[in-house]
Formats: sequence, structure tokens, C-alpha cells
Amino acid sequence: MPKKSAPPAKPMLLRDACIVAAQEVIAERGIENLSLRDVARKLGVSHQAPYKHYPSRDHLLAEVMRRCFEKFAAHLDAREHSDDPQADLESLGVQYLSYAEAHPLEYRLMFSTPWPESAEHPDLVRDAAHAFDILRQVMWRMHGRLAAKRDLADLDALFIWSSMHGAVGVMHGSCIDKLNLKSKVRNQAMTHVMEMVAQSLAARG
Amino acid sequence: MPKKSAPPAKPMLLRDACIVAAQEVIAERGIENLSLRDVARKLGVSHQAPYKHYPSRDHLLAEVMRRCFEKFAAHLDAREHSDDPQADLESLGVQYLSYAEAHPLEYRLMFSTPWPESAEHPDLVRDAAHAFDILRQVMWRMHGRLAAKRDLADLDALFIWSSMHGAVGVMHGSCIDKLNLKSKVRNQAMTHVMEMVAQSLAARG
DNA sequence: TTGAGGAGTTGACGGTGTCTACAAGTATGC
DNA sequence: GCATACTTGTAGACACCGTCAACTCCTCAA
Repeated sequence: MPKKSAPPAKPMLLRDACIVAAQEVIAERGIENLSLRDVARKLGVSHQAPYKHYPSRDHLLAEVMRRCFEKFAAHLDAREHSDDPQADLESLGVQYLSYAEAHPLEYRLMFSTPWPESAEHPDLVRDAAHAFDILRQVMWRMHGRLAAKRDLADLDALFIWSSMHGAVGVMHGSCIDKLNLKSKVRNQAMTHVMEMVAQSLAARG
Repeated sequence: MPKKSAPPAKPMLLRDACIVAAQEVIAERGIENLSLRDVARKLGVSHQAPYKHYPSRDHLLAEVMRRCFEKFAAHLDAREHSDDPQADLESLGVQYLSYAEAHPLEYRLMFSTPWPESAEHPDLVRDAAHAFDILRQVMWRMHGRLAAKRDLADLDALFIWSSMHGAVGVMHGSCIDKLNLKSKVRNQAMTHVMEMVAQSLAARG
């Protein structure tokens, strides 16, 4: 038998440890300051060891990103579900924002960092699409079953995502501090965005 | 007299040439692949020459960013002005999106790249704030003169900016290609976002 | 004439990603 | 029992990067 039958419980310790260490470095000093040598040092291992598990820096980064999407989707799924699509959408929005608030660097990594060559990382693509599908399906439920309304539901999903994503980018970005806005305004901004989105959906009936 | 009176027409060729070259590199290969040595090579000059004009890489980058904001604000000011604030806002939105479309890397540089230490770059801060004020003043006009409505106007401005910025980030980002959306939906997405924003503003009267 | 200072040069240092070669450990096949 | 291959890790080298320091010109005012 040339092949062993699914070697169970392979240790693969370093492979996972690299991810954890990379996440730590990113959380501490941002994506742009992540270096594989840092990761290796943090693990007390030679600077070349990670290359045995990841062909390149980008491959490690892609795996980190993929796990972020996985965690992100799980976070969205863990919302307070509701039979009312309207209420479900609202709790989805709250959950989206709370993730961005709690993990700003992971959020930036997922949505504001150029992806590595995507063809080489199908798992990353799959898990990213799955996260979006959560929103998509809420919108499908909201618009009813008619296939004709599918396009409108997708458009609305993109609009909602845009507003949430934009609000996160604006409020957590570098500019916002420099616009001398009242702190009262800044504190209300997120909820104002959510209210306006809800209003625009309601206005159409 | 210890100070010469405003030395006119200082050549300062290299100083400006560095900016132009840096913009070219960014336009060709993105911000993360910009290196000062690249810039110097492109100008046929030693790798240390740029340091005579910029104390560090970040200072050069800050100046590039500042000029982006300057150009961006000028682009917004060049819109079709209208006395009707509603129409003015719409043409402002169109202009915003057309800039992001035409200069995606500059846009990313301004709004999705961590800023260098801001205290050292007051000019950057000033020019960035000026760009936002264009939107802000349209909203002030729309809400009338009452000081009490200033906060609401600012909140609306943040909402509008969020939606536009988010739409740009979503539609020009890495994810959108991977969600198997109909191309019809993708083409309509931007205008749909603008319609929804207009609707949410109108719904409140 | 001189000398001070700006512009640009060369060289070095430590950091980085990546390539290649090498040394153990471990499983497999005969 | 032993040779073979594969895995996991090490060490060294290379090219590139940002930055520091010292050096050479060249200009222009005193």
C-alpha cells in the first residue's frame, strides 16, 4: 500500500502555532508589520521553519484571513435570531458592528487589505463568500420567495453591507479624528447610520 | 537680515520629482510596493538623494497623500453646482464616485491606509478636513441655518460619506468578484446605493 | 578669497522574504 | 534488519529595503 490511510491526529503543531503567532503579531502591530521572522522568533524556532508549512508569506497570510472570515461568520451566526426578518436584519447589523469594534485589525485584514493571488487560495474565497451569504439570505427571506425579487434582494444586501462597511471604515479610520466633530455626534454616528438604512428600506415598503 | 525674503522660484526639482515618481509607482504597483529606492532609481539618482528633501519615507508618503486630498477636493469642487441642495448633493455623490473609479489607488491611499504620525503632518490634516467640509457645507445648506440642526447635518454627512465610501470599498474590493453575483446586479449596485441614500433622506422630509 | 551650507554621492548596518543545501527523525517496503 | 523516501527543522546566502554617517562637489555671500 503506497498510501497510508488518513494518518489520524497528525501533530502539525507548528502549522497551527504559526497562525496563532501571526494573529498575535497582527493584533499587536498591524498587518504591515507582520514578518515571518517575527513569527518564527515568537515560537522559538528557526526563521525557516514556517516555510516548511507555508510556501510563502502570502500563503500564511491567506490562511490567517480565511480563519478570520470563519470566525466572523460564526460571530454573525451567533446573533439573536428572530422570525421577523426586519428584526433579524437589525441584530445582524449590531453583530457586524460589534465584531468590527472588537477586532479592528482582523476587520481591516479581511476587508481593506489586498488579497493574495486568489486562484491559489480557494478556501479563502469559499469562506469569504459564506460570510456574505448570511446577509444575503436574510434579505431573500425579507423579499419573499419570488425569483424576480432576488436581484433586488441582492442589491439591498450590497447597499446594507456598503453602509455598514463604510461606517466602520469612516469611524475607525484615520480621518475621523481630524474633522473636529462634536463627540456627541461621533457617538451617535453608528446608530444614525443604522436608522437611516432602516428608514430607506421601510420607505419603499 | 538673517532671513532672505521668500527665495523665489527655487528650483527644488528633485523634491517635486520624488512626488511624481512615487505617484507613478503607487499607480503601477500599489502603496505596499512603494520603496524610496524605487523612486530614486526611477529618477536616476542615488538611493539617498530623496532623504535630502524628506526626513523619512513616511514624510514623503504624507506629502503624496496630502496632494491626493488636494486633487480630490478640487475634483469635488469641479462638480456641476446647483442652487438646489438636493441636486447639489447628488452631483457631489456622482463626483465622489467618479474620482474613486478613476483613481482607485489614490483613493485607497487616502482612506484605507494607516496615516503616518499625524502630529508631524498638519498640512495633511488640514487638506483632508477641507475635503470633508465640502460635503458638510452642502448638508448645512440643506438643513437650513438653525444651529440646532448642525448636529443632524453632520450626522447625515457621516451617513452619506459612509455609504459612498462603503460602496467604493465593497465594489472595488477583493471580495466582490468572489460572490457570484449577476453582472446586472453589480452594474446597478452603485446607483442603487445612491437611490437608497436619497430615499432615506427624503423619507424624513 | 574664503568658507559655510545645500545637494548629491558612497558605504555601511540591521531588518526582511526567499532560495538552496544540509542534518536529523520517522515511516515504509523488501 | 536495513535501505529508502519523506518530514521537520537548521544554517547560510542573496537581494532588497529604510536609515545613518561621512564624503564630495558647487554656489554664493561676506
